[in-house]
Amino acid sequence: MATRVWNDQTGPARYVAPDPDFWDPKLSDAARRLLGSAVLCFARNGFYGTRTRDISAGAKLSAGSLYTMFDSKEAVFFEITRSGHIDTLACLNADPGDGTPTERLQRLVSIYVEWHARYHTVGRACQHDLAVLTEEHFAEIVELRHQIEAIFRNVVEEGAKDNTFDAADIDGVLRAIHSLSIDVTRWYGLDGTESPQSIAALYSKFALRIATPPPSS
Amino acid sequence: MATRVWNDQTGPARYVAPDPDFWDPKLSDAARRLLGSAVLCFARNGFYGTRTRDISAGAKLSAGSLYTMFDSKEAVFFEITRSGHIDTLACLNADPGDGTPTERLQRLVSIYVEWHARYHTVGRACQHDLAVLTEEHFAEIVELRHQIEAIFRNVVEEGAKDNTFDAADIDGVLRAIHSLSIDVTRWYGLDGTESPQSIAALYSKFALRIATPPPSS
DNA sequence: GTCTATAAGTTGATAGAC
DNA sequence: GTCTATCAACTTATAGAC
Repeated sequence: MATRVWNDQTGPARYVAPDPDFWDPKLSDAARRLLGSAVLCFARNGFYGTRTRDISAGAKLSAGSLYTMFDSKEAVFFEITRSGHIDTLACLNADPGDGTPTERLQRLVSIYVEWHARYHTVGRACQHDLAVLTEEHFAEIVELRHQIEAIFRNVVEEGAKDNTFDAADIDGVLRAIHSLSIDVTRWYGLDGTESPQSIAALYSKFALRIATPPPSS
Repeated sequence: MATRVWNDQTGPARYVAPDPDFWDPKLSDAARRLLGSAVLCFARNGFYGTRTRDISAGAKLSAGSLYTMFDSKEAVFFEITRSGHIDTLACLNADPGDGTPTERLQRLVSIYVEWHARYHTVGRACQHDLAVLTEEHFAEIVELRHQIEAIFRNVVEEGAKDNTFDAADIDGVLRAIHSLSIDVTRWYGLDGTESPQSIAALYSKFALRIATPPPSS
């Protein structure tokens, strides 16, 4: 029934919440259980399709308990997007940053793609409905995204300087690699046999092909 | 403020409805105005974030008028997704299908990417929230997607047979090209200077690089 | 800290006038 | 064919008991 490239499928089995220690350690156990439930709801049905009662029920709490830990539904959503972007950035920053542009780009894409496969549920929850955030919260996410973008831009520009990479389309190359990576959250599901690592290996190969002009042209 | 690779931005200017004749000609003028309004709403806020009153108001109709033309909000959403997939398929099928696998893949990706840039608002409305469709409607969309997928698979498999393309990762290549193409609906906006045609040219080049193994390996 | 009950407002959809 | 008025159900968030 499901197409291979779209991975069309419904049902709850596709999504999986991260371990509780994925979330801010300053939060209580109950608050982190709530975030685990919320991330499943948001990934499945988006912000507007999720009711606060669904979130509470998934964490085995009553309807009103959510509001003792978070100010609003938007605050729950923001905490998820914030945590997701901060964790992504931390994983990318853990890279030593040495070696040739080719080696560095492969490592960065591998980290980035593995993150989006492993945390595809978080990524999916973060990707859509960012417009519901307050102006201040939105600005905070955009700032984190700038930092993530700069890491990739830095490597691609360096590779373009020494003619390893396509210097004519730096923005296009960056956008394409980025599209490939984050779109993993759309199609990656539990029923696939592929591990996050194998997807990461394949996609870092593809990213290199995109960035590297063929010898003829 | 907006990142280049994410193209983060809010506001209504980003989205644009297709011409009325994009929709099923069997529908009345008012019904097609309604679809034009609905596609803007769904692209911006998703299915659950859109109220039937918003759709009606955008078409300069009263709240109840929607229900004289469509049975439900889901029926409006289905008509949009159906039209979007049918038009995409028709554009791909208009390709003559001759030439080498390289030439054919470039043409197909060009058509597909140009569609997703030109109709990025429709594509965005179609991409998310497909889970809200009834079982029958969902199955109809999945069938259309199978046909779209088969067109690309056909070319990539033929190219793999004559060693033009990477025979080891056909599914991966198809998925990557597909990700690149449909993700255009996420980032493509009116403020960019790039035309649908220039994006299509760049991305068909990238698709070829993904499908073609470098001479060394 | 978690619960139940409820307030205040919103939503999809329908009925009937013009 | 489009409008206004309205229903019944639902939703976020709060109040106050335990």
